[in-house]
Amino acid sequence: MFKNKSVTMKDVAHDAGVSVMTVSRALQKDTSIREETRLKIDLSVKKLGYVMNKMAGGLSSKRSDFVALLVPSLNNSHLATSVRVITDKCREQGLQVLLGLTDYSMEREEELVRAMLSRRPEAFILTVDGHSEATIKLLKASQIPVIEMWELPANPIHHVVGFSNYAAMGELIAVMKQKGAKNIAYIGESHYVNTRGGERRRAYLDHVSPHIIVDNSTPPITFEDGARAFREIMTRYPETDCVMCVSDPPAFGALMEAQRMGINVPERVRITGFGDFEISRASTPSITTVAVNPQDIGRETGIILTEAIKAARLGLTYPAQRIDLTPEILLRNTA
Amino acid sequence: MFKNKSVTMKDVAHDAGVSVMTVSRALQKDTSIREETRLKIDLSVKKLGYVMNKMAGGLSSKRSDFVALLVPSLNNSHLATSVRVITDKCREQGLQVLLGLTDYSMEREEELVRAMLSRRPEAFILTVDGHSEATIKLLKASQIPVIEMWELPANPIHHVVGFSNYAAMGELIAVMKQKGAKNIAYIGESHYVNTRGGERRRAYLDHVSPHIIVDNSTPPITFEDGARAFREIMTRYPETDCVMCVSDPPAFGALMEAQRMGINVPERVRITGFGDFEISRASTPSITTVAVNPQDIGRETGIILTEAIKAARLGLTYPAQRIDLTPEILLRNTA
DNA sequence: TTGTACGCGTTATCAG
DNA sequence: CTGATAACGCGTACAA
Repeated sequence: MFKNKSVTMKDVAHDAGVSVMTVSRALQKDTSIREETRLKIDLSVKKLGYVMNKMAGGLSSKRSDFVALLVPSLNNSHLATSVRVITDKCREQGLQVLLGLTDYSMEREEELVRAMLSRRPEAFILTVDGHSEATIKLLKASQIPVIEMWELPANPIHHVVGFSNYAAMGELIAVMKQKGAKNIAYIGESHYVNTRGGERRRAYLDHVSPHIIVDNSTPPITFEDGARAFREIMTRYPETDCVMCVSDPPAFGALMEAQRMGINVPERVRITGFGDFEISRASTPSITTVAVNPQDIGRETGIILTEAIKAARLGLTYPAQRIDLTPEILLRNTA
Repeated sequence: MFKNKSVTMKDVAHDAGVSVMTVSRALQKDTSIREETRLKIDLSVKKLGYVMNKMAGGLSSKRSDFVALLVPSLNNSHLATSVRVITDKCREQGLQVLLGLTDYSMEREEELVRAMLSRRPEAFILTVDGHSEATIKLLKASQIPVIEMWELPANPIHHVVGFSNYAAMGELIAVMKQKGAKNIAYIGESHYVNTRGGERRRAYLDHVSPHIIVDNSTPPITFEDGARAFREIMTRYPETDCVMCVSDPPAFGALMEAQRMGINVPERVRITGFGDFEISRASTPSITTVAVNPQDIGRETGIILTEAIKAARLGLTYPAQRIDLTPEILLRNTA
């Protein structure tokens, strides 16, 4: 095959009878170019089908217009929503998102950070689920602003947008106890060290006893995991009168299993979720949960992102933000 | 603030006492470098915290290591899964995904394609939901391989991986009729021109009469949209004995609404979904649907992606593929 | 196995 | 408002 040379600014400049620099200026906003010249250039651009090469532009200007965004999974509608809101904000600002899926693995996260660093993103957005030492070191050394979301870590890298998963779960537990729950079981995930789910589990460990825990599901935990765990709990610990889940999906699975087992919810057993996923609203009965708002997290993250990048481009550092989006308990029909 | 110069290959080369080119080689795989030299370089790299600049590398080598991936939404677990599988495949190959969310808008898609083109991706992956003329023209002119997924368009740009949404829905309708459904209603979305959902709707229009359609939900259609539409249908057309939905989420919403309304499913009314989302398996009763497999679509797309890029890097063109992943009908408990 | 010269396509800078 | 020239940091192509 014949590799046809791509059209460059030089070609456009030649065609329009101006210098490359003039073309470069005409293609950016807020630059002073004579209207006539700009028109000529626009014409040549269309005629030749010219498309800017941002690799070259970025190399020269030292602005990549990239934002690195790392989430553990997309098969979690809340994270998917955060990604959508952030991506949208980036698009408005002419930024391009570099998406990375860590699959709930710190090693994978580190690998991704390393790879993304080579694209010189102007900001990093991480989901809190534990970071390796190397990741933190790498990020700090890079001088690139970092925003962590979905939790409020004790020692954030820079900015954080989230809430205390530990505290929120603690509140929900208190409400269940107040409602008369005596034997409370917990359905969680297998990754509970330094993770958000782990913080909820920790609240259970601290506030409930004795402990009845089923946490052998690989995240993201599914409906089916919840159903299976529920059956196990009710079979082995029939005295259980309240099953608290790490999130809404397993709570829904548990609820469906309860229906299949002929167990009355909430009369015989209460079930709680976490997150206010759509499923918790839509199911019959609707599920008692914690009203986390992914849109808010995305929006706040987007705002910090914008400011941090703006500052960085001026050679400044945007002061570390800590946005607390403490969620409320949402009492519905399963508890 | 003081803008500290970033460390480049030159710095590493200087520190290691070799030329830049040797460093460049040492950092790539499968290049012959004396073990001793490589070690010296690795040491300097770590010592200086050097991170490659892929902008410069890409500019020079004309390989961006980027793949553009456009999906309408992430709040659809099937699309989220496709993204995951494809992203994973890319990571294995050292490719970075540029994610774009079109929000079911052809204009948005065109805007994104234009923006991404400036990053010189080595391949484009699009979800079929209609493309503007300009988008197609842009893509064809770019010479970049394009893979369309989730449908088998009559006139694909290059490669396609998917199935006929029209045919699959047609089959499901035939099965419902055979089971005795007389008055079949349809719950769909508002975007039905050239879209995948539109193809399913078209099957309904062609195979059922009279038509009872509620399709005022903006995609992605939700559980609640399904519930609302179901109530409307059963109220206005009580003779309806089968409600077919554009996808599983509204089918689940309809099912929940039926339970709230005290309508027996499937005895009084049958309900069908489309896609075999997890919710259709987990709900009680489980939902009859069409067994689309997002993993397969992601995997096949990944394979073509790899081959197409490999060919393109050699200046060749990988012959247009058409992978048909026709799904099966999954009879479950709602129909 | 290693080095040299040059070019990739754009923007910064300074001059006009 | 426009242009000339020098980077930007790396890989290609060749030579040694």
